[in-house]
Amino acid sequence: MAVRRPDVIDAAMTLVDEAGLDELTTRRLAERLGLRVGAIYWHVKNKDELLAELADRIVGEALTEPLPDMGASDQLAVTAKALRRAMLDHRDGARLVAGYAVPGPNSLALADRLIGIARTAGVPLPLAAHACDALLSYTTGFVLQEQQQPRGGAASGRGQDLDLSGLPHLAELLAAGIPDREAAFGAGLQLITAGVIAR
Amino acid sequence: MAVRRPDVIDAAMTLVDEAGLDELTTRRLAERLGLRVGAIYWHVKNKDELLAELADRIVGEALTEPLPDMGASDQLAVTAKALRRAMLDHRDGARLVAGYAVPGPNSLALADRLIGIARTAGVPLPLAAHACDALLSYTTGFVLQEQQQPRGGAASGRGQDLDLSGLPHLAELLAAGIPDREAAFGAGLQLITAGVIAR
DNA sequence: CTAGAACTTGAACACTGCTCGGGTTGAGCG
DNA sequence: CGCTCAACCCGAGCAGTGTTCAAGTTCTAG
Repeated sequence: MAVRRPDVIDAAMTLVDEAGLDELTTRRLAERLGLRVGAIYWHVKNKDELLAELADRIVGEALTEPLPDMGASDQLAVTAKALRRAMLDHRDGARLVAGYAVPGPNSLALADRLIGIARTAGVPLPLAAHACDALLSYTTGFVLQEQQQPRGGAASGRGQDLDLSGLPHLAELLAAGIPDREAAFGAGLQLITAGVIAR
Repeated sequence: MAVRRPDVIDAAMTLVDEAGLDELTTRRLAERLGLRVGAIYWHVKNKDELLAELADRIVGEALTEPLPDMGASDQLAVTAKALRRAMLDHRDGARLVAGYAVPGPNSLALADRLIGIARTAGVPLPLAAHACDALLSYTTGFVLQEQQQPRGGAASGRGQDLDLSGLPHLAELLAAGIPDREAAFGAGLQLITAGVIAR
């Protein structure tokens, strides 16, 4: 009946999913487990250690999807999309991955997979490494912005009152309708993957 | 002799530069200004508002650099590099921009500039918007990872004890020497900008 | 000179991550 | 059975966080 380490990080994960990263507090976590605060620190050294575990678990979910038998360019796109999916599947997933992914085993495995795909397509190692870097930076950066909810900062208004004077292209873009995130991600992805294989 | 709003955010900026974002606390900020904590909240509504101001100021520094008279692909690369420079010039700059840039005026201006460059090169608006998105996501994602210092999490060791079993490409990459960040950023950038203009 | 705005104080409130000495349980063993 | 040792937990507290607010002071414009 005692609580064990996996239970703690499970509870932390669902707490983040339900209420967001900012609501994950040691006391709330303890309460959900029927414990007091101090007990948490028997199972886990730090809160940072906990968060690193959560981040690596999310990355791990991106590794489950098997690779289709396509060209390298498509394989790269598929794994990047899997990473985006995994992050979107958890509230503040990108913030977790971007902020606390001290290279855990799954992060390393994902990087290795990406480099491997590029290399089997004939891309030399240094460029393959750069491509991997670019894909990961792009993907986490994209989802980070995607999951960002208004934090009640300066522009606390509902975003309606944007001052678009002197910004002709943004104004035109807004008038033409903002493209959906799914397509935007895929488009940017294609730019990178196509560029890699073209060498 | 009285302290005014710009003084507060100036002091906050230098405090972040010197000690990092985590050390920016309302009390430390007040102490540096010769005030008590409560006085801060006369000049600034929130800490979030303060951080948003800092973030937009950093983005603003990327806008000062004038555009050279080159091809569109190079102009895109130059502004992306300027954004990276601006973020690197401040400790935790990327974390600030990525986390608190509720679209401030400078962020909007930067986006407009990027889209404008692409459009004058003949790129249609939707693709230009996607390219802008990709460039910004990539750049902030890249610098975010670049500025990330070890947070003492799970892998508290000096990174020496990485388990590279089953990760052949990473092992080979490590043996071949890690490429410097400058080149890596430029390489990824070229992938994107070249892809945009190629359409 | 005076009214009001600009600015500051001091004291609190509710919350955070974290520590630690001292309990309790439970399984394995002689 | 009695014992030990580890796993596991409590209670209380520490130092620090962002934020509020009534009450004071200083400055400036009319």
